[in-house]
Formats: sequence, C-alpha cells, structure tokens
Amino acid sequence: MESKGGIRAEKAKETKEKIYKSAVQLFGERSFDEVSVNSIVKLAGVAKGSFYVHFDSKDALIFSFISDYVNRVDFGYRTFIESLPDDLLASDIILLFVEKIADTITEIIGYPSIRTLYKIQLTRDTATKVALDYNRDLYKLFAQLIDIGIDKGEFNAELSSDSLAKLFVMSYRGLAYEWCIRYPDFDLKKEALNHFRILIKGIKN
Amino acid sequence: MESKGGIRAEKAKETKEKIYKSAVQLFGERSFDEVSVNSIVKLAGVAKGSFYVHFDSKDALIFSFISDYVNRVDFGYRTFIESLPDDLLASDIILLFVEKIADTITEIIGYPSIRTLYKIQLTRDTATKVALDYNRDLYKLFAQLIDIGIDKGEFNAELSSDSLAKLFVMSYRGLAYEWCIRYPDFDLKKEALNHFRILIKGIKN
Amino acid sequence: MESKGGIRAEKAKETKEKIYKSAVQLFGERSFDEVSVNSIVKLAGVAKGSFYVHFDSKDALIFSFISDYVNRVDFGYRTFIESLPDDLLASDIILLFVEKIADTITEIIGYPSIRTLYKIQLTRDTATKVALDYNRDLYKLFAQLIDIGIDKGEFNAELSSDSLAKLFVMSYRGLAYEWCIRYPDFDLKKEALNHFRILIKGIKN
Amino acid sequence: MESKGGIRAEKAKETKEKIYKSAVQLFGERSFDEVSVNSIVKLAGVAKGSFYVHFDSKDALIFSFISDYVNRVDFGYRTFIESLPDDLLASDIILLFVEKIADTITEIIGYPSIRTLYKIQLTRDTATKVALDYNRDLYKLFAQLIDIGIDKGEFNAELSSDSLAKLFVMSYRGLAYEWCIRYPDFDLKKEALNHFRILIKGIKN
DNA sequence: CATGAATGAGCCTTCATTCAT
DNA sequence: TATGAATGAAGGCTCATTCAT
Repeated sequence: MESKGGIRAEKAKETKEKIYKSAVQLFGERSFDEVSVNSIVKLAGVAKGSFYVHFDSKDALIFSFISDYVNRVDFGYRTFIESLPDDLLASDIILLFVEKIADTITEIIGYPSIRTLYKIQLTRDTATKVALDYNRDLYKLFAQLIDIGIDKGEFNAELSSDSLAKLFVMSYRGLAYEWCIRYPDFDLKKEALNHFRILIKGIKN
Repeated sequence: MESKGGIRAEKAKETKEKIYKSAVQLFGERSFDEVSVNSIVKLAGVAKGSFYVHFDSKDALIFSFISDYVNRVDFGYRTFIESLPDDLLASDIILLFVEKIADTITEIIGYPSIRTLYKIQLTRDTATKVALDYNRDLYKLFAQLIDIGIDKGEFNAELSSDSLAKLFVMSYRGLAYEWCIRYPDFDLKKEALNHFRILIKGIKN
Repeated sequence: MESKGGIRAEKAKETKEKIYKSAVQLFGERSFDEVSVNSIVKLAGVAKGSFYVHFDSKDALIFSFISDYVNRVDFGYRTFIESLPDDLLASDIILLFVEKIADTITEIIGYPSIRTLYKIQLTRDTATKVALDYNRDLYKLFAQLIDIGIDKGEFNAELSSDSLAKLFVMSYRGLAYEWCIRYPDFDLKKEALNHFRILIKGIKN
Repeated sequence: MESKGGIRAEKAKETKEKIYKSAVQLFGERSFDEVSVNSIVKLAGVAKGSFYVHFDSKDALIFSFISDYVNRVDFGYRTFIESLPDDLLASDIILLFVEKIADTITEIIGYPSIRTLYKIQLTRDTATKVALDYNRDLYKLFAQLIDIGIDKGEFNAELSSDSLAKLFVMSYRGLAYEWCIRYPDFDLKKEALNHFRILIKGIKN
C-alpha cells in the first residue's frame, strides 16, 4: 500500500499538470474547438491515452479550466475590495473596482482567454455555467458595494441590490464582449468608466 | 454570346439563390460551424461543386448572410422610428425603441441566429464586422434620438450623441449576449427596459 | 450534363466495386468487427473519404453485403429445385435439397462467411434481419416442398406447411451453427441428412 | 513464509472472487466484447493491475466463466432427471426435460448470457469449447434417456444413443440460437416441444 | 499481492476543397 | 455552369496490457 504522497502519486500529479498547463497555454491561443486533444498531449509530451487517465473527456478538462479561472479571478477581486479604505463613497469604490476588473481582464487574463470564454458560453451547456452562476463571488461583491451605497443614502432603493448587481455584472459582460469583438480598437477601462458613471448616476438619489 | 439577362444567367442566379436560401434556413437552426457545405447543397438540391461556382468559400457565404441580415433588421428599425408621432419625449421614444428591438431579437431573428451571430463575431475576422460597423444604421438611429433629447434639453451633453449611441448599442449587445447565455431564463424585454431606464436617468439633466 | 453511362459514372462504379470487393474479401477472412474501414480502403487502394462517398457507413456496407449474399444463395436454391424431375417423392426432393444446401454452405459460401453471418445475427439489429426474414425465398421453397408432400399424402398435416418450413429452416440453422462451432470436425452434409431423415420420418403419415 | 490458508492467501482469494463476480454480473448484461476490463475492475472496486494478478488475460477469465456456467447448469439438469419417477415413458421424460431446459435458458440463464455464449462460441478458439465438449453431462443425460427408450423398445436402434444425443443437443442449440436471433418473438418452450415431438416420432418404433 | 498511471495503435466518421468531365 | 467523385488530414475516444512502486 502506498501513501498518498508517494512517488507514484507525485509523478501522476506532475503528468496531470503537464497536460493541464499545455491545455491552458493552447486555450490562450486558440478556441476550445480549435485545440485538439492531440495538440495538448503533443505539447505535454505524453501519450494520448494518458489524457484520458486524468480527464474523463475534453469537455471535463474545459470545465476544470473555466472553474479554476473564475475562482482565481474572483479571489483577486475580493482581495482588492477588502484592501480599500473604509471611508470612500460607495460610488467611488465601484468605479475603482471597475478599473480593477478592466486591468484584470486586459492584463491578467488577456484577450485570447476571454474571447474563448465568451465564445464557449454560447456553445456548451453544462461545462461553462460556472462563470454565469449567480452565486459567483463577483455578484456578491457588487451587491455588497451597492448595499453600502443604499445604506449610506447614496443610492436609491428602487431596485434591490441583488437585481442591480446582476445588472452591473451583465453590463460588464457587455463591455468585455465589445472589447473582444473590437479588439484592439476599444479601450476597455475608459469605456467601462464612462459606462458605470452613467449607471451610477442613474441609481443615485 | 449571351446577354446578361439570358436564360443561362437566369438559371445561374436561381442556383445561387437556392444555395443561399438553404444556407439561411440552416443557419437559423444551427451554428455556422455546425452547418456543413454538404448539408447546404443537399437541402438546395444541387451538387457540391455548384457551391464553389457561386461562392468562393463557406466563409464568403457567411459574410453575405450577415450583411443581408443586418441591413434588413436596421431597415425595420428605421421604419419603426419614422412611424412614431413627433410629440413624444426622446426618453419615451428610446424606451419604445428598446422594446421594438427586444421583439425583433426574440421573435423575428430568434435565439439560434442571434447566438450564432454573437458566437461568430468572436471567431471570424473579416466576415462579420458588418454588425459592428459604426456606420451601421442602428448607431445612427440611436444618435438621432439622443440628439433630439439633447436639443429638447432632456439630456445633458456631457458625452456626444455619437459616444452615447455607441454606449447604448453596446449595452444592448450586452443584454442580448446575456439573453443568449441564460436563455430561456432571461426576459430580454423586461431587463432591457430596466437597464435603459437607468441609463437614461444617468444622462438626464 | 452527363449521361448515366458516362466515363465519370463508370469510374465511380468501379471505385465502389473495388471497395465492395475488398470488403467481401476481408469479411471472408475475419469478422465484421475485426475488419476496419481502414483495412478495406487500404486493400481497395482508395482514400478513406472515398469509402463514405459510396457508403453511408460501415454498417450500410455490411447490410449490402448480407442482402446480396442471401439473395444470391436463395436464387441458386430456387434454380436447383426447379431443375429437379417432377416424379420424385417430396421426401427425396427435400433430402436432395438438404444436400444442395450443405454443398452451398461448405463450398460456395465457406466457413468464414457463414461464421461471420451467424455471429452478426447475434449482434446487429437492423442490418442483418435479411437472412431471418420469413419472406426469404428459402422459407417459401421448403413450404412448397412440404405442400407437395402433404398433397401427395406423404406427410401428415398436423402442422401447417408454413410452420414446418420455419422448423426446417431453423433446424438447418442449428446444423450450420454446429458446423461453425465444431469446424472442421463436423460433416455438415452427413449430419444434415441424418437429421432431416428423422424429421421427415417424424412428419410422415 | 505463510501457509496456504493464511490471511494473505485469504485476501487474495477474496480479490479474485470480487473480480470474478463483477465479471459475471457484467457478462449477464452485455457481450464479452462489450465488457471491458476497466468496467470489471471498476465494479469490483479493485485496481486494474489486480485483474492481471489473478487472470492471465481477459480471455482466461471468459474461459473460467463459461466452464462454471456449464457445470452448474448441467448439475441442475441431472438433479432434475433423477427426481423424476421411474415409470414414465422415455419419450415423456425427454419432453419434460425439454421443458426444463427451456425454463432454465429463459428464466435462469437469461437472454443476454445465452446470446453472449452463442456469440462467443463463434469467435474464440480455446476458451469456449466447454459448452461443446461431448463429455459434457448434458450429452450423457440425453444418451441415458435414449438408451432407456431403446431398452424398453420405444425407440428404434438405427442410430446409436450417442449419435442421437449429439443430434438432440444440436437441435436444442439450434432452437436456442433461433430464440436469440428472434428474441422476443419466439416462444422457446413451445417451439422446442413441437420440434422434439417430431424428432421423437422420427426415432420411434 | 496490489496498485493505477502510462501506453499508443486503433476505432469510425466528418470536413472543406479540388478538378476532370 | 454544373456535376459529384475523390481526397486525406483531423476529430474525440477506447482498449487490453505493462510495469514501476
């Protein structure tokens, strides 16, 4: 019997990571459809069969990929929000957050991955709903900020913070989509700020 | 030698149209990737080679398809706007227009086509920029409505009507994208009205 | 426009036949499952894609194969029966027929094909029911012979000629199956004669 | 050093049995080809490697499976025969036995297993001859019954009881094969009785 | 004895495009 | 113009078996 941290298990984990990282690299360059299992294992330097030892299917890998992505990104957002001073206006926090998201999208995630993600959401069924899940942290963060604004009397309460959070996330999704299809002729940060200034003005008291 | 309107040319035109119409039908049911040249010519009842007599490639056909679509839809929008009485508030006209667009998308164009269009925009390069062209009539219509609002003093003039038109179209694109990825659990018309009420409030004097 | 017998059509027919004949050859050596499309096109000397120009699928080819087989064999049986003199006893005709079938199976069709056919019948659904169809000529031939025997008073009429024909064919199927699984240690002709002598005695008046 | 009945050997035996039983279950549901080693070890809850510790190959396992089956079934047959009263006619005993076999096949063994067995006999070489072995108890049972009939003067002695036993078993195999390929549109018990009544009449004095 | 990761050949099928007729 | 046969690379996935631990 072997302990979980044995040499074999270690090697296996390495192999899985080699496959995963190869996939991530390729997904960053081309769409999911355009990345074949063949190309992944070739880049990883393992046999095709090994792919199916570690992943049930290509779709399963894609699901992992997206889940990881969303979780990592959302974690960065939360950290950012929590690092802000308490005495700012809710509207200012939101605008800073809007900038943060733009930076994350354009500089951390990058164009190819975002484009791939937005495309896959229009195609796949189960595998990709992670980014859309209303329980996703991103929704909660927006809702919190809006609640603060409502509490402080900055925003009116015609719509619930939940509804507005959904609306905000959707708006950002629209901006990101536009960025994807107009890339590189679209300044995401600038346009996002423009857009959210109007939205915020639209919900102010 | 045959004149342009000769029997031969006539037949050729018919063949091209048969192919085109078959393609349109199939594009309405499945994505571009999922529609094969085979399926198109089969439905059209012509030989595969005939496809390549009339279209340089599958991509070329897709380009035609999208251009036609956008032009037809925009024509419907313009007709709608021109049919409205003159004495309405700009903001009310915009909201009526927002409803009109929702109806067009959900009932005339339909889910599969929209999803396909939004997906293709993330993929293809040259073929699909028609829908994104800022000269597209849709932008002009929004700009006109906003100009009216500015002239009447309803809206502030912080941003140009051009910029706002772009922002509005982008917002709608975001809504439509959300509709695609949440279909059928998303009421496009309701959400669009919500959204635009806030946007309009955000640019009002 | 090309006539049906044009050079192109001729070539196409040749290609299809090359594929078909290669398949027949391989089916004679190994089971359907064991014969891959790859091996067929390789033997035929054509591209893999060409296979699918002429056959919808591997299963479709198998269906053709079996249909052709059954029809050809049954035609031979009918010819044989019709060539016999009229004045023989029904029981003797049946025994001659039993010999004829044994010869056909062992010498014309051959062990590999029969084994393949009997195996496929246990596996496939739609593709292989040709050989089992009660309308198959073989059933009719047996029924005719039995009817003659009944008319002449040789056989009793406890069971209908239809039922007995089914029983006889089934018995032969059993013999052929036994031949397959005991090959080469089973003398089909001898055993078949033994068997049918008993069956005939069992239905005699 | 451990004795044969040691804990280690015990565990090993358990593992082997777990694998075997899982295989049996799966063989009852699908054909041998369709049951993969993977599926067996998964159901057994052991590692793939363990399979090859206890069985030389997939084929070796199949051989065990069939041997066991045949032996168990034949034991049931013998028990049945021995439980019958002595004063019955041989022909009646045979018909009762024919019914018993039909029940065993349709209700105890079941369609998938029989189909699998009959298929495998057409495929494998060494592994499956158990069911065909003329020393198999089933042959002996039939021969005994026929001998009784001959002794009592019920049956003629044109063919030896051995030959007739072979013929009877083969006939039943034909019936069972027909049942397999016509399932569920074939009443095995009824057809078997029909068939054997004729055969018995064919060997009666 | 037990493990399970690794292998890689093999499976059937789809596809956009070409070109001789 | 029109035809449709021919191409062959590429697709995702399964499989029985091996072997280092």
